Amino acid sequence: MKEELTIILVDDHRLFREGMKMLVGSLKFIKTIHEAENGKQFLELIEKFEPDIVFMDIEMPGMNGIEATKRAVEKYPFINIIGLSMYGDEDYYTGMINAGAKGFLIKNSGIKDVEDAIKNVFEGYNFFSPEILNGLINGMFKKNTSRNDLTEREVEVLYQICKGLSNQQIADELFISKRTVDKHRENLLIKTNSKNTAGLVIYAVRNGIVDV
Amino acid sequence: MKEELTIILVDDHRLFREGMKMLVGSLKFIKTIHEAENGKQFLELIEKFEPDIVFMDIEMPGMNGIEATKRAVEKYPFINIIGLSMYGDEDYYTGMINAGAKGFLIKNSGIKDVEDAIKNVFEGYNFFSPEILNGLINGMFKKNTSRNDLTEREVEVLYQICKGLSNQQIADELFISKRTVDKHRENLLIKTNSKNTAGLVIYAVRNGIVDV
DNA sequence: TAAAAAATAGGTATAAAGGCTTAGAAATAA
DNA sequence: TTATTTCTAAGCCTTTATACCTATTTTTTA
Repeated sequence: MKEELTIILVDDHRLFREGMKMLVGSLKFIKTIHEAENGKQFLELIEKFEPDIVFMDIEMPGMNGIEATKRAVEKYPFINIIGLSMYGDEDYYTGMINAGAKGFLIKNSGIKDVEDAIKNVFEGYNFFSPEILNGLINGMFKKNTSRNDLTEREVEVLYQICKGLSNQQIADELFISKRTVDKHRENLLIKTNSKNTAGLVIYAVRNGIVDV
Repeated sequence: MKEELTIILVDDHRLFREGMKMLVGSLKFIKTIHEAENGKQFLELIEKFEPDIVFMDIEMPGMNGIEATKRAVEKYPFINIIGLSMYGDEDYYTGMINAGAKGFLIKNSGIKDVEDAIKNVFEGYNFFSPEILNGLINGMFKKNTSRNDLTEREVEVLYQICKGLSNQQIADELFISKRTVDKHRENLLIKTNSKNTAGLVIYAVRNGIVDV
């Protein structure tokens, strides 16, 4: 490993970013590390910095990591994205892998795993935290039913719902009609197979649309 | 600031701990940083290392940060604990302050805030992320009713709410009148300081009343 | 460019939740 | 035993959510 790699780190928590930046920066083969605090910001940085490796958190307000990965891979098929998540939850990393991520680390990993992940992924292999490999193999035998994902706007609305806002308040927040929010909410209930607000919030928590 | 401080960092995510360790370690007046990955482990380290400052995450499996802080302060009244959390959520930091924490940082903070927090708290002052000060002041003018924890029945009702049941369905489930469930729900909103169902569910998730 | 999907928004309902008040019975604590 | 808390329940009223319609504009995809 003689290369000097450029990294982009996407996470909404500055303290985590700064810590991770120092941690990754301590590896000898890293040249520069750029930061983005959400999916949208990240997408704007790709062209500018041409990263060798991207670390992508999943739970982020606005555009989450899965969505951001999908869009990035679509435009830059050879981009090397490594997912990051608090949980070993199955939906999380299968979502990231389907979106085109080359690796996945749980945030309980150590610097050694980070180093291995970078090296492997940069050399064209995959890398997954040992803790989640089991779940991956199990997942292969389960349903392949592509669970409807939510649209960008729906995720946005759901996020506001979790904050405890009413439809009218959400409408004001997003500068759209209350009736549009009503409609999004209706579609959310259908897509998430929920009966009411409680179900929506649980779904949001499970799918990393809100942090808890 | 000439002192050489000893820090204990309590967080269940190794990657965050390692990053934070490097970040805090980069400050000149820090001597050593010890780590604990949960409340229980932390309590065992206090006597051994006599920390000048403790950074304490709130969300942790097993014993959470609030409980760990309570116990630590009970035994070592002069211990300097700074809470850490993903959210600017009011319940969180009021919980930590009531438990005896001297400061609170949201994880969206930068190294400068961390430095300020350490200095202030070590010198006997309090330190709170600017983002949460507002909430704190508002909270002072609100009810001072030391928010009771929920009764057994209330927890039961809340659990059913999270399952997506309506008040009528919950009433049938628990063999009581719908109006009684209405009342419990009303009390739940007040006690958890929520505005609606979404807030109740988030509260339930945060307090381990439902698994997610 | 045509087709599909997503975002927008209104009509018209009913169901459910939320807010404020009172109050008795049962369990628990001082 | 008395006092307090909890559980129970209801009235009354307002707001919000849910359900099922239709439908236009914009964006994305094939």
